[in-house]
Amino acid sequence: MNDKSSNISKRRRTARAKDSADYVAKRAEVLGAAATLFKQQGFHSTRLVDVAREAGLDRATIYYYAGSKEELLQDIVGGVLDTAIAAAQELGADVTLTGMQRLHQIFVILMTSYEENYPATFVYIQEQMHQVGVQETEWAKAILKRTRLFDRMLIDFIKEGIEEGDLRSDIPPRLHENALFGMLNWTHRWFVPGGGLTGRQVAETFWSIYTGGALTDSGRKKICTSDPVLSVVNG
Amino acid sequence: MNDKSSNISKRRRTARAKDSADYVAKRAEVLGAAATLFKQQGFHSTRLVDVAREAGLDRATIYYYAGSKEELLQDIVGGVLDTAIAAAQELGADVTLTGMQRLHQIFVILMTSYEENYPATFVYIQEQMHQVGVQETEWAKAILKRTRLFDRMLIDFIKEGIEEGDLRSDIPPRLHENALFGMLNWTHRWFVPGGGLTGRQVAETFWSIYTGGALTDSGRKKICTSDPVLSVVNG
DNA sequence: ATCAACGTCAACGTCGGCGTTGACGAACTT
DNA sequence: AAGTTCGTCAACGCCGACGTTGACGTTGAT
Repeated sequence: MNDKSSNISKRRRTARAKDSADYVAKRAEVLGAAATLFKQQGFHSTRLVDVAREAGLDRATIYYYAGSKEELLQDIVGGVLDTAIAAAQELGADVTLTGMQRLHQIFVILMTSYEENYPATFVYIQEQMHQVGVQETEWAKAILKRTRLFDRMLIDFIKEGIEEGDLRSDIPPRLHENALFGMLNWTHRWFVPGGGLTGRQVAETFWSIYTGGALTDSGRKKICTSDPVLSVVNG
Repeated sequence: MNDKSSNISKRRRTARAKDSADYVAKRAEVLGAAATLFKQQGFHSTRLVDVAREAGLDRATIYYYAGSKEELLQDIVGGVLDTAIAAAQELGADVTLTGMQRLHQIFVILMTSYEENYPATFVYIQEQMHQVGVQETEWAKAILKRTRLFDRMLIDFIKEGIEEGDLRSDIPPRLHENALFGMLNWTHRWFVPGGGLTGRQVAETFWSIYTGGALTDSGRKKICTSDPVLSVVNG
């Protein structure tokens, strides 16, 4: 007997190093169970014993697949930003596109990615990973940095839309962004894949509201609110 | 000496019964400190020792003003729904109003109340009080019930707007509501009273986007997305 | 001067949840 | 058949946060 072998973290490391299909699959199952509960009850309210029950395992077995509760969270929300940023960068690099086209594309891409990665992305949104003060870890800082980067890219698209004369200039870019993000990110409270609506449908519907408004033609004649809004309220 | 007098919960009860101005004021201060931290870090992540420090007291002193951490939360978010529901009922009772007028009113009322009750209402939004599974307490059930009631009233206003021909009928009422609520409730992530924009300004801006869209006139000519959206995506 | 009430706080009991240990059967190896 | 690896789990230590205790100055009433 080697003196210090049966240590769970070592067992986990070796298992992870072998990278067998079985192990990876079961690990994904555990992550899935955790993601489901994190989304349902929030990260802090979720007990590891619940995750274990959801996955059909003992709580201790969780540690064979993940080193800590934090690690579960990080692995769940780890990649969600990268795809979004990559997509935005690609759109930004395509010089043939207008700001509005870029904005529309990124909007649809985000919503469909929310759907595909369900519920991982919604956990990311719910847990407010971008908030300072959650933790001062390197990982948290990296997330925050990438979030800011994505924010800046979106704002740039919006500014393009304004400069190109398509988007109303009486609304500050930040409010454009918050309106857009609001409709989109609020989906984490109600959207469920397979619930009658696809992510694509939701995205296109919200985009059409954002661009053209929710009024009918006759409604638009009755209710006219296209004046510069902020100055109206100010004056 | 009476055998069981110096009991903190009794002291609290008698103090609360007396209802002195001092006590009420200090209690409000404690609630305010808690609300600030609950909004910043979330309910579960906030330690009572932090609340105490924020209020400039010892942790034990908190219990002279509130019986538990839960009580703090409940008292913070307790009344936020009632005012909203009362406003909606008042609007619903006024037979001279159209659906759109009701919707506009409630939208502005909600946003300004978010501002006035800051940060209490944002704590309510953030902590997802409406979610089942948070707790099975009577209080939680009551909150859930009132949330549903408010939801139904909003949906009714939207249906009126559709039936009166003002709102687009190609978008299901639920999506109208989610778009509206999305823009509005997402403010809990970025809106800070005194940060350059009033709640009223935000509400009117978002309302104008919701009704008229974010496009300029020239943008509207270039980008036409007012067709029935869902069927387009489906077909 | 005395006493009660008030606001406060150091110190304690308690408990729930995290992460680890060490061992047990099953399956696969040699 | 003996050994090894794999997945699993009963049991433990530990810590941090909640809620309570009991007592201390201070203030105001008698």
